[in-house]
Amino acid sequence: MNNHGGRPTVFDVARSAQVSIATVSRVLNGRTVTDQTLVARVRRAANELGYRPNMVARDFRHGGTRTVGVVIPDLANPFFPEVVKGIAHDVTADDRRLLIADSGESPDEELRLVGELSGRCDGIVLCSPRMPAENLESVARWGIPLVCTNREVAGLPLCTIGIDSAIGMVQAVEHLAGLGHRHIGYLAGPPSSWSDGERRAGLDEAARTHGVRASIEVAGATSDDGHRVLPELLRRNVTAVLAFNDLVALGALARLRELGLSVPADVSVVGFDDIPVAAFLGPPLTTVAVAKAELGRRASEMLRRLTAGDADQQQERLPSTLVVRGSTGPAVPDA
Amino acid sequence: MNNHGGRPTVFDVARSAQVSIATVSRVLNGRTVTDQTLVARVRRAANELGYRPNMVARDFRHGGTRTVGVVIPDLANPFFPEVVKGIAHDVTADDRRLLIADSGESPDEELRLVGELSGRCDGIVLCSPRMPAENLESVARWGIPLVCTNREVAGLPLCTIGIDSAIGMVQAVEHLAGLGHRHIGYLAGPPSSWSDGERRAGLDEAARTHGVRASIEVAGATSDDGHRVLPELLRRNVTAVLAFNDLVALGALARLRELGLSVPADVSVVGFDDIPVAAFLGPPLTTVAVAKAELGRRASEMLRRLTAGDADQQQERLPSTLVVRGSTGPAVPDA
DNA sequence: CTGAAAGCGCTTACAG
DNA sequence: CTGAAAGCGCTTACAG
Repeated sequence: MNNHGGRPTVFDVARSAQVSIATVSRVLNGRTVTDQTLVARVRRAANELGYRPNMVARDFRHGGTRTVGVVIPDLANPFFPEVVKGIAHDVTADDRRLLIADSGESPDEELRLVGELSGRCDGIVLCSPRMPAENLESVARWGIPLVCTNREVAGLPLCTIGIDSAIGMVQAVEHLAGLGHRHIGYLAGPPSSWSDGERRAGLDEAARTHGVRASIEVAGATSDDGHRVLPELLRRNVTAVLAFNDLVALGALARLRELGLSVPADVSVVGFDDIPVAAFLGPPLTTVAVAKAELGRRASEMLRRLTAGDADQQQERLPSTLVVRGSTGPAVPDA
Repeated sequence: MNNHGGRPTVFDVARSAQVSIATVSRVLNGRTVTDQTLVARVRRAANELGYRPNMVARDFRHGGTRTVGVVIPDLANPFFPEVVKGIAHDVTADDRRLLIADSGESPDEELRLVGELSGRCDGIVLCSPRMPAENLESVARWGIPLVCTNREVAGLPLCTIGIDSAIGMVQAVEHLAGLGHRHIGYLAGPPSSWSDGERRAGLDEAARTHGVRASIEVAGATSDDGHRVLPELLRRNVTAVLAFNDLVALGALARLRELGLSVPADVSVVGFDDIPVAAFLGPPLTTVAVAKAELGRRASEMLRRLTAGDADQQQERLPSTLVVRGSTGPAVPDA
């Protein structure tokens, strides 16, 4: 005896409808059953008993779950829900479902979650993974279809879809240099973030190209981080601040306000990601936009191809583009 | 033949380790196996083969999934990730996992998702459901442990944990009345939202108590809604605006700025929820705070009790409290 | 076209 | 203490 909870099974329906369990299964799955009286009897019995198929048994039988797992560092960062929406759109269009897990920016938890999900999903989208390369490598060896967003590891044959941060970074620096800024500060993200590395590299190069100075202070991924670290940058006399993401930029904006500095009159601020609130801030945030939902959609597509077996690992990149709003303006003559 | 993907099973491990599948299972689940050479052999074989247990089969055998499903209206509203974090905290502490689904504010999709999840989870937390009462009633009859947040249906024996919006609403009106505001506008939420009904009722009563006028315009749940509808309220000459939630308030703030009105000098604005960005806005948003993570935690606790069978349906309420920040100030003499 | 039976991968009483 | 066997609920070849 198992049947925990005493839920009715195909067997109960079959007995009640006076047919075989095979017929029950066929009727309930829309398979070919000619005799309409049988169909009617089965439906009636199922309804009367309040039969609901045991999906776990069904998945087990099918040998697949039609479920995609998604691991993200922080659900509270509005960037990720947008990516998830993109994934969800593609996944549900295909009559599959999504299992979302939040690692809380912890690399260990991230690894644990992937392990957990891998047994219950047919594929996994690992968003902006923070885990070290060697862990990523062993996960890749588990053999479960896996796509990473915002992370590439040199020499690791992994399906990835990332943002080309450099493009947007170059545009941002160009924009600021054009406004007369000669010293730009960067509020860097979490050290384990691949995107942050990309952005630093993009900044270095763009700064060199335009002959501007770039100062870096490590902040993190949250508004608190931006709020906390901004003064360090000010101490270095920057006239413009680039932030790892919009949340960090938001924290920086708040701190500037508290310090009595006005944006963009005294200091210019540029974010990254273009999260939904960015356009509604005062001033509206100039930021480097990335196609978040598109990123998710593409990741899901890659996963589909991977699961279908007709794709080798590949690395894609989506461009990023500067969106100029109100938080950037001419540099003050001497700051 | 099934074994899609040719993954190794207990059977393969058993053969390789020269033991029975029962022993494999026992070793891998930390059950009593005395002979340490057997243990070693099994572990080695499992490692060599790269054996990973089929979790679906395990769940199937156990007759339970140790998974909690969560359905939310919109992952992009920062309110919900906070609630989810509260649920996740309680759920993962108990070695269970979370399956999150987003209904996109669609009542139909919501019903579909609950149906989908109910077959794959041991319990469901239905956050701020928008579906009509009759659907909620039939879902309740499915027999799966179910807890609703932010929704009570008169006469329906449902486990619910809600926010007592009235408390915060009264405090907000009191606060505004104390600042001299005599005409308050309310940017209402989605018509299907129970919380919105509660807030309207709280507003009505508080307005009567303090002898202030209250005007209502239906907005929605997003910043765009607030941005779009705000002018209607202004046309009615309100001096203060209450918003259904912080996102709506954010949209209203942006629109006010565009109209050249300053907050709180010209108009006061109060939000609801106290989402993480609220404190970082310019001006920082005065808002009615609710314990979002606590709401999630309590929902998960109720679900646990429900699953354990030692609880009848019950309705809990969490208080809400006004947090005064910079977006509210004295009423202008004539607005 | 429908029914009887096998089997998905695992765990756990039940024997030995 | 370990192994052989049953069985979780379902679907799908295989017979009839």
